Amino acid sequence: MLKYQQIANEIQQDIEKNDLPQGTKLPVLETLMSQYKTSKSTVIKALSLLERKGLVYQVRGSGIFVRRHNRKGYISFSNQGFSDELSGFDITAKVLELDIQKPSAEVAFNLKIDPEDDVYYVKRIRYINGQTLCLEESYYNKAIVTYLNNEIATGSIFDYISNGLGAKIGFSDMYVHIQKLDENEAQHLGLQTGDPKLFVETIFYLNNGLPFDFSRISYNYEQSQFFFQSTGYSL
Amino acid sequence: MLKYQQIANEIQQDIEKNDLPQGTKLPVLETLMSQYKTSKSTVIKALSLLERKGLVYQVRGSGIFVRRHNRKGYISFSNQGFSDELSGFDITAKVLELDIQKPSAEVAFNLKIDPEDDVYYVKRIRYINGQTLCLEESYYNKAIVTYLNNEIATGSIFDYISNGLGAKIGFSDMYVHIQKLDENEAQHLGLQTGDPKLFVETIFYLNNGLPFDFSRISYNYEQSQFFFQSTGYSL
DNA sequence: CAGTGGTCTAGACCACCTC
DNA sequence: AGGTGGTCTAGACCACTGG
Repeated sequence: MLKYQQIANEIQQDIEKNDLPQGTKLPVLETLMSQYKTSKSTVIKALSLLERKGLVYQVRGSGIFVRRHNRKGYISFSNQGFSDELSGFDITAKVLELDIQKPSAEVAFNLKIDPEDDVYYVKRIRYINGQTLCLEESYYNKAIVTYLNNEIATGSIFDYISNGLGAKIGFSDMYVHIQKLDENEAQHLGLQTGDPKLFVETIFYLNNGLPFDFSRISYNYEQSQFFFQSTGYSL
Repeated sequence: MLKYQQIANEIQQDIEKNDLPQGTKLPVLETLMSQYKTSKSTVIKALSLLERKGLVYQVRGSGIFVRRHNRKGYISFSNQGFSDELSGFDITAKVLELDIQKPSAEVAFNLKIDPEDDVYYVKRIRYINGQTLCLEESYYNKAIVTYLNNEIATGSIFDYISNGLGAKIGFSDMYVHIQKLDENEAQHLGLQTGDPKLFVETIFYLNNGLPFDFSRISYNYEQSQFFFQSTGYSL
C-alpha cells in the first residue's frame, strides 16, 4: 500500500467514523504532515485522491472541507462503473446461459479480436435486495478470461478475474441509452413491454489496454437510481 | 495557465492534430521533460490529468498510450456534468418561465437557504441540433446569482455565471432516475405520455462549497445517448 | 498581510514490464 | 538487466482567501 493511499484511507475512515458533517474543515496541511510524518506533496496527493472520490473539496487559501450528500438508496457511480460500487446492497445473480462461442462481427470489433477466436458468453439476471436489477449479456475474450463456470458467474465475475486470474482491470468505456423494453426483456425483469430501461454497453479494458469484456446491460428502471459526483469544472 | 495544464493541452492537441490511433505510444518521460523543459513530476502531473480526462492510459514499466473511442453522436460526460461537454453540438434554449420566487421547503433544503430568501426560477426547453433535448427547471440562489433575464437564460446560464458574474463553479451532486413522462412533459418534449425519460436532479456548488443551483431535468430519451469513461479501478 | 493551499524542481529510490 | 513509469522528499516560491 502506497503512503498517499494509506493516508487517504485513514482520513476517509476518520471522516466516516466521526460522521463529520458537510463543510467540516480538516486540519491544515502542516498538521497533517506532522501527524502522518510525511512531506507536503504526499499529503496533497492523498487529499487530491479524496477530492476525486468526492469526499472532500479543497479551497485555495482557505482550507479543505468534508463533502457529503444526504440521499439514501442510490447506487453510487464513482468513476468505476456501476457494478462495483454496490457495497451496502445485497447483490445476487442467476445465470441463464453460459457457453463458448465464436463472436459476432460487432463483438469481435469491440473486443479487438478475430471472428475465429473464442469468447465466453454469459447471460444473467442480477438482483438487488431481492428485486431484479438488470439483464446482462457479456462476452469475455477467452484468451484472457481462460475459464468460467456457472458457480463463478453466479457471484462477481470481476472479483474472480482480479483475484482468481490475477488480471488487473484498468478502465472502461460506457455507452448509455434510454430505451423501451421489448417483450422478452420485460418478462425477464418482471416488467411490462414498453416500460423504460437504461441500456448500457460497456467495454472493459485491462490496465495494459487490452479489452477483455464487452457487455450489454438493461437496467430495471424501478431500481435505477444512481448517484454521481462531478469534481473539478476546471480540469 | 499553469505549466502542467499547458503541457497537457499541448499533448492533447498533438494527439488530436495528428489523429493518433488508440494504443499509440507517447514519447518516454525523459523526452517529454526535455521537450517541455520541465521536471519529471510536472510531466507526470500533466499526464495524470490527461488520464483522468480519458485521453491516455499509463502502464507502469511500459509506456503511456493514446486512448480513443469510436462512436459518434454521443454526449460525453467527463466528470463535468452533461451540460458543458456539448462541444460539437448545436445547443439552443427556449425560456418558458423566469421569475423570482420564495423557495419550497425542498428547494430551500437543497440550496441550504432560508424559505424567506429569494430564488430565481427558470423553466426552459433545450434543443440539440434542432431536436428537443430536455425540459429543465432550475432554482438559483439569488444571493449568489444576483441577476438573470430572458436573454441570458436563452443562452448558457453557466457561461454567464462564470464570466459575467465572476463566480467559480466547483462541483456537483447528481441524482439520476429512469422514469415515465407525464402528459405535460411529453407535450413539451414532443413525445408520448408514458415514454421513457432520464430524470436528473442536480445540485451545483461554487468552488467554496456553497450551493447556488438546484435543477430538475427531464431528458428526451431519443436524444439521450451518453458516453462515459471510467478510469482507475484502483483508486 | 497572515494563513493556507498548490506548483515546481532535482534527485534518490522503488515497482513493474519486456526481453 | 535495462527501460520506463511512479513515489517520496525538502524546500523555494506562487496564488488565493479572509479578516
